[in-house]
Amino acid sequence: MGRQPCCEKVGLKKGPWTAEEDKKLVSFILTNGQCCWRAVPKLAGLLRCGKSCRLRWTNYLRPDLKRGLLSPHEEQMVIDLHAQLGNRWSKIASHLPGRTDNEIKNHWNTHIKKKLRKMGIDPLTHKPLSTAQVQQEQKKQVSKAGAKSQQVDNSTVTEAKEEEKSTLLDPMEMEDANIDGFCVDEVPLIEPHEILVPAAPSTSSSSSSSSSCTNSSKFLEDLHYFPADFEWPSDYTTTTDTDSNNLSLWDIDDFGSWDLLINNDGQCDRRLAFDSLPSPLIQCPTMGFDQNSWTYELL
DNA sequence: AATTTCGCCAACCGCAGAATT
DNA sequence: TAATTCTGCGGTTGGCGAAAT
Repeated sequence: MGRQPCCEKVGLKKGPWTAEEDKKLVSFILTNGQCCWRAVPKLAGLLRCGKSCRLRWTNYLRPDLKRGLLSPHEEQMVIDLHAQLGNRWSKIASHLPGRTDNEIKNHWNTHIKKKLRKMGIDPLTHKPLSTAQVQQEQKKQVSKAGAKSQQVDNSTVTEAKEEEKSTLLDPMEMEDANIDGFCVDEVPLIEPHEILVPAAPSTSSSSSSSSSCTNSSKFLEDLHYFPADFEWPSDYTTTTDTDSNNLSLWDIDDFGSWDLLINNDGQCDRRLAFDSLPSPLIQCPTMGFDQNSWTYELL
């Protein structure tokens, strides 16, 4: 005898989540806690399978998630951890509070891998690329550059090659290069202490919001900030994963009702409203809330 | 202005191990 | 102990927006 089937496979919705679905899921979990995912969609009134709900919550809706690009420091951590752990994204993510394995995996595949290769480092082994690999990489870069400009003459190609060579570093220099070479042009240079719980209400001017967003994701970026005088009591440690600083918001079983405000057009308002809130929600000293983070307003 | 290509990322898929009956 | 489901994980892909043509 086993368990019940996790969900009905027929008639379930797939694809991007709507604001309304997000609202239902968030409301349900914050009211009832995170328990049996199989039961969640049914109880929350969602036509999704439990797995889909879990993924949506884990990767996107969890209030403790940071949003926006990884900081240079976080990138460096990812690189270091990847060198030790390989593609064990969940383990890597456990060292980066507020980041999900999916997010780190995506960032690795889209940004870090390219940069490592460009620097002559094999992203798989974290060792310098072989001469053949380096040449292949240079060839790629040059052909890419050539494609961009149809009028490239030989001298330009040579220059491009020289430029590529100049980016390839001596292994002894790699450590410094990793720090200086990553994402400085792509991420806001914000130290963790600078992004903790800003006080000013957010306007939707998220300058670093470069990613494509679904409708439902857009409103999350625009949620308000914690109040300036909001403090996290030191006795409110909800971490259950001793290997990380992961937050366990759902350990709190006395949540009041949270509501995402839906306007008449069915769009989600910029506020996440909740009443009878248990005062300390999250406590994590390394946690930061930047403009792309979930933010909250006490009512 | 219209079309094509590229880059990014949210979400899905399938597997493995843990948990439950 | 076996059968079955649940959960977590890593790999992959589809769709969207931006950039290039």
